[in-house]
Amino acid sequence: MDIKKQLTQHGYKLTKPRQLIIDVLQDNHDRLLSVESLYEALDRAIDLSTVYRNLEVLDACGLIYRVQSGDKSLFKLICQTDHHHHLICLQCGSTQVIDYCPLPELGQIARQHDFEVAAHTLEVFGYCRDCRTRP
Amino acid sequence: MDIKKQLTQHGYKLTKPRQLIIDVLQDNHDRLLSVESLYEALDRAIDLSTVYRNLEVLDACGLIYRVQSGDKSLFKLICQTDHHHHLICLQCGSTQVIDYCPLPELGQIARQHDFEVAAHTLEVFGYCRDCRTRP
DNA sequence: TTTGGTGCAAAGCGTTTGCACCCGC
DNA sequence: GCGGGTGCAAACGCTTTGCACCAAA
Repeated sequence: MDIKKQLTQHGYKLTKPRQLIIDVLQDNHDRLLSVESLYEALDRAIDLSTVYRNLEVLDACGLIYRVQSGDKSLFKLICQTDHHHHLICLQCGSTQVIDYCPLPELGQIARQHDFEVAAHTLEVFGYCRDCRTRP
Repeated sequence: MDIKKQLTQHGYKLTKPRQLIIDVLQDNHDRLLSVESLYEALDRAIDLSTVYRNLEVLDACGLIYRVQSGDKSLFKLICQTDHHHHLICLQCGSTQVIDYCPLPELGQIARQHDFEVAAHTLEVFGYCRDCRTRP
């Protein structure tokens, strides 16, 4: 994986705690995690402040994707660098990338409103098949 | 306005502080406010905890629309009860309702992924004409 | 008169920071 | 060895809560 390359290019080192955090994130690359769940997955062996600082670092390297769900912030590693949206399961937190993006329509609407689009968010929440069929 | 009716139907009273909060929200019905800016608009004459509690009450009555922008939570009174999305100015916080909703496309995509859509968010951030033309 | 509402102060909670020590590179 | 990284503890900011008093209905 070129995560290490990304880090060193930004002047960051690859320490043991950092590697562990990345491991957990890679194991859950298709799932959104909260800080809490990441911390637990690390068996609380790494200080919470270190977890937060590393999320900042990964974010600074453009490796993290963040979503706000209700009042908590969720994140995952970015697999593809291009812009995309997700189907997010409210039960298990699993995510599926979708190739749909409303930007063309939004551009047209924004033009009608004389509005310059800088960014947009689109998140779809619901229930994946596994969670729906599970008893 | 039937806000009072909505409140009483839910078993809430219309007190002076509550009325003042609603006044400010109505004056800014086309603009997203933060808790802080609402508090300031009230000249800090009402306790912050009261502001928070009233936002809860208004939310419980379905009168409030909330958005997460970065790390802060913004809100405004709901004018129309039907589902809709906004163009949100990053400079002045003004909002414009758009009549576009990606739900049809999302439904189709979700079906392909065997995913049951429960909710979705779409927010468009950018700059309104006034903020772009202002020096 | 009853019951929800308020201000005040304190607590809660997730997140950030200061600091001394540690360890990749 | 240098400069970033870590754990620990304390601070922080936003939000919530307990409580005695107040006021809408």
